[in-house]
Amino acid sequence: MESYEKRLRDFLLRGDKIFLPHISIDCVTFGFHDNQLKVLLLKWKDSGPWCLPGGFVKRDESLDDSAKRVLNERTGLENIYLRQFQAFGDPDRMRSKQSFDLIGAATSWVMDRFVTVGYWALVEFSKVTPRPDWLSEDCKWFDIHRVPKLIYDHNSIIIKALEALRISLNDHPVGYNLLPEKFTMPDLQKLYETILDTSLDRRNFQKKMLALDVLERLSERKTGGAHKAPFLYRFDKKKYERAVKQGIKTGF
Amino acid sequence: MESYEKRLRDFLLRGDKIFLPHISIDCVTFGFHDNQLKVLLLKWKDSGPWCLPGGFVKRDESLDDSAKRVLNERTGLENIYLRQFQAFGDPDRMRSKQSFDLIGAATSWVMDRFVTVGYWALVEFSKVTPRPDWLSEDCKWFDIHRVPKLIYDHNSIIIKALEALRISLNDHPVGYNLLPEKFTMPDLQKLYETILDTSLDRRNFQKKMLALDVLERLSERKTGGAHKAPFLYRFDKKKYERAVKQGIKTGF
DNA sequence: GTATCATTGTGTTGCTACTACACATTGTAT
DNA sequence: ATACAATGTGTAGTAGCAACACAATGATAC
Repeated sequence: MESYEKRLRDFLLRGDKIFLPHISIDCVTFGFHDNQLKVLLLKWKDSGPWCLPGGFVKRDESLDDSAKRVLNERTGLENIYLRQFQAFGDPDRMRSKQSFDLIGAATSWVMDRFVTVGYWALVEFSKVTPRPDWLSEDCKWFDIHRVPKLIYDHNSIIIKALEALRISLNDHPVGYNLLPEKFTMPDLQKLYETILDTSLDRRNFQKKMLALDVLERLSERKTGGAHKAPFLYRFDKKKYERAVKQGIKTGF
Repeated sequence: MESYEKRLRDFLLRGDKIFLPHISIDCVTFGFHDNQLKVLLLKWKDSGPWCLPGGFVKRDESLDDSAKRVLNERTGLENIYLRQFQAFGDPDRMRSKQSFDLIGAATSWVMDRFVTVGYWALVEFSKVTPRPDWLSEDCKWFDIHRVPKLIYDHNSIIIKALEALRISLNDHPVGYNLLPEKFTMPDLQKLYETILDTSLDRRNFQKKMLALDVLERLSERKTGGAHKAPFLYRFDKKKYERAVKQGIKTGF
């Protein structure tokens, strides 16, 4: 097993044989837990601020595939629902550059200007075990309202990703990748309210969701709460995927 | 004035000192003429198929600025309304590579893989004088329904741009950059019908457009037609820009 | 055991926006 | 003058949504 220093040095000096220079991808990964919207963040070794999990594009790999690869490495999940939403290419977006105190780092391909392609993803919080990569010392969830100052323009990338997610609520159902298999209508409503950062009328929300024709009501109810037991629902996968593909016409 | 060959050779061999390698932008420029939606296309010298006007990103230039620069060079227009809509990065999207029969071309930076960022733009047809650049022999408008087979994945980029334009009709008014200053309601309707490729009810369309509160009806009417003279309208620039910025809620 | 109470299930009403039409008006061509 | 084709304006019916009311229920407090 080669040492971290050797591996880093090789990456800085010769990574551009494997990866395309000047192009990166960054993933804004949303999860839902404790009625809060979470974002997965990463912290590089020997560097201060947190950042979005991201990576480079292999020379024979598509943008979508590199985003999937990055997310799979950070979460362990396969078949993640993700969507490209914007490319970020301001020439000074990396003004606050990292400094790798190693020979060759200053002239490395990673220190040059990068255009990054932003993706957002929805994952089921409970199924994720955040894991840092060899370059990072930590990887964990942050409440969307408590994201610290990140490197580069990553804070504004998160803001844009959230806008894109909210817009997509208008033509795509959400929840399949964000909630456990069985959930209650209040659970689903809280998810929407958290993403949209508003409150919604309970009764109208239920009608709208049922009208989407993607939910299946189970005979079970969720017990253990302090009040009337709500029905459990689950997504009808076929109908859900049809709705995601075709798009639906609703509006929040 | 240096010769074309010398200039091309210098571009192929040393262009990557000025431009970022592996990243390009492509512009899908829409115009409206004779009740048809037009797209501006370009033909390189010594090469068969047509392509989208595009270009490379200068090392100190933003993506948006490079798109604006490219469009300004092809159309002569300033302040073009354009929007980034998607990055295209399949590793084999440039499978049908051009061959420049020049020394050094085969190993030039332009022959390597590129990720391109797609922009769509709306311009006023009558104000545009399409002009080829030094690399091209022709630049002209094509009917959207008569676009020939283009290089690379440029046909699918146009399709995606048109989809993005249609979606944007649902939250942004269209016409300011696509119609002459004064126009009739039937003109505006034909524009929408052409973009959406459907027919719309004349009376409902008028009501919807007036409800947007971006139009100003002039006292003049358009004469010369074979029938009843329709009113002329123009956009109220302030209200129009507010509507573009805020977004409107309509649906087609 | 029983009362309490927050929460859930299921309506109803009223408004707005959109769709589908009808009819009168007008400028040119015959 | 008349015909015609296109324009200006209005109306009825409908679907969808927002606002709201009331009964049912399951744990908790006593």
